[in-house]
Amino acid sequence: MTSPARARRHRLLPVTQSRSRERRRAILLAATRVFGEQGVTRARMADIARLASVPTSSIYDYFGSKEALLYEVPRANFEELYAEADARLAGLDSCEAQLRLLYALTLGYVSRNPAWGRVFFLEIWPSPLVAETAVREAIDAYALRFVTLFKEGMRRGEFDADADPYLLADIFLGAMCQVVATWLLYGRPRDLAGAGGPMLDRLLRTAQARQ
Amino acid sequence: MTSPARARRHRLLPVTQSRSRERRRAILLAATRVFGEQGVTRARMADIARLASVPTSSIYDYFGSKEALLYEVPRANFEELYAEADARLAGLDSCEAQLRLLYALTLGYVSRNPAWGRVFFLEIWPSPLVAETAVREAIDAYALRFVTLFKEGMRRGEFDADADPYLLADIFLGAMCQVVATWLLYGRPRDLAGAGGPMLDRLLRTAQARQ
DNA sequence: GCAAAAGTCGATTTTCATTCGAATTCAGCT
DNA sequence: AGCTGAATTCGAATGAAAATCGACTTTTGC
Repeated sequence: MTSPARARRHRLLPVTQSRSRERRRAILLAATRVFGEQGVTRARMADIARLASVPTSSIYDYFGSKEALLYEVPRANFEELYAEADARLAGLDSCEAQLRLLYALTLGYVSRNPAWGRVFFLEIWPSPLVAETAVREAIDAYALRFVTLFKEGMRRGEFDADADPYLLADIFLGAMCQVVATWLLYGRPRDLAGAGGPMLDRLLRTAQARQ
Repeated sequence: MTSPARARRHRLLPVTQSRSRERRRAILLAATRVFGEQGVTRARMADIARLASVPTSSIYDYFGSKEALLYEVPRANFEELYAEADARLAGLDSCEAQLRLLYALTLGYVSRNPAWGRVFFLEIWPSPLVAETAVREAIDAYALRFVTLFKEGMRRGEFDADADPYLLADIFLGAMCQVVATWLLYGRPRDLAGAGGPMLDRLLRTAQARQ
């Protein structure tokens, strides 16, 4: 990343034409793969451009910088994931069931889109940079779902009323990230999507009141 | 990082003289701060050099590359942390007590060295680049401690014999990372070191057999 | 069918990590 | 003290990659 938080370039394209939209999409897709495979620092804008079949300079017609491009990657995928989640979570009554579904959807999504998973879980989620970015909102919104779910579950008596919902959210989110990272880096467990169930069986013990 | 895994430069200094040793230390200290504050991609070798009051080129007298410099950051601290842990863990009998101490030491260390925590927990721990480095071994060794502790605890009947020690390790490590990251990025919880206890109270439920 | 807006991309500039090597300082020896 | 080679320092290149520019082409709205 050559320019720190430097000013803006001339101007991004309005992107009103359909060819243009496709190009933008192609760049984003290529970026996901290249960032995921090489890691951000090793990824070259020229590689991304080649994979998307556009000249390097065209990337800057759509994205302000390499960093901005990186942060656009999760946006689209997150929206896709959310759309599915929202549609299906509504039909569930217990918080535990919702928690299980959210886990299953997320892990399933990552195992189907490992390149995205790499970019998001290994490069973006932690990074100190996130704090200043728009991505932060997406992450916060995701985390908030867990907090809300725990609060609701506590209200209903489904979970331990004495627990700190933020702590529970940290535990559930942290464990999930760790499993995803382990899967991405070491291929363990073999079946990421299937690992969600047993994992939640254990995790839920932290949330339930002792009998 | 301009050159990927490119070849070696001429040669690193032997560093036998004391002024030299101090310089090296100053660079490492500056690197910890700059990497932690800016994130690796935004951090400039020139920034580090300025903070350490040496010319940029001098950094390369001690460290092979920006990446190599990054990976040196955790080394010294990790050794320090380990030394303390080893000395004190030996005296404990129960696995639970050992787990608590390990948590307390780690969280305490991070809260006393937040700049180091940023570099290590936000930049290095997840990064895919690390896969090839010696740092990976340090991380794996740290993770292995947890696995071993759980296996031992299961053998002794202290923990649920039916649990998967790797899953438990993922849960405990993941939750710890998440809390550290949240503290570093958002300043929550206020008292990181103090958060370890309540957190383990919850987490231990995942490891214990149901009564 | 025409002006303005949108979009394209090769050439160029800028930024930064990294290298080089001549000049300087130090340690051990006599 | 003076000598010699090793250790160290750092300003000046180098080269790779990010980012910019602006002339040119295509599309849109009228």
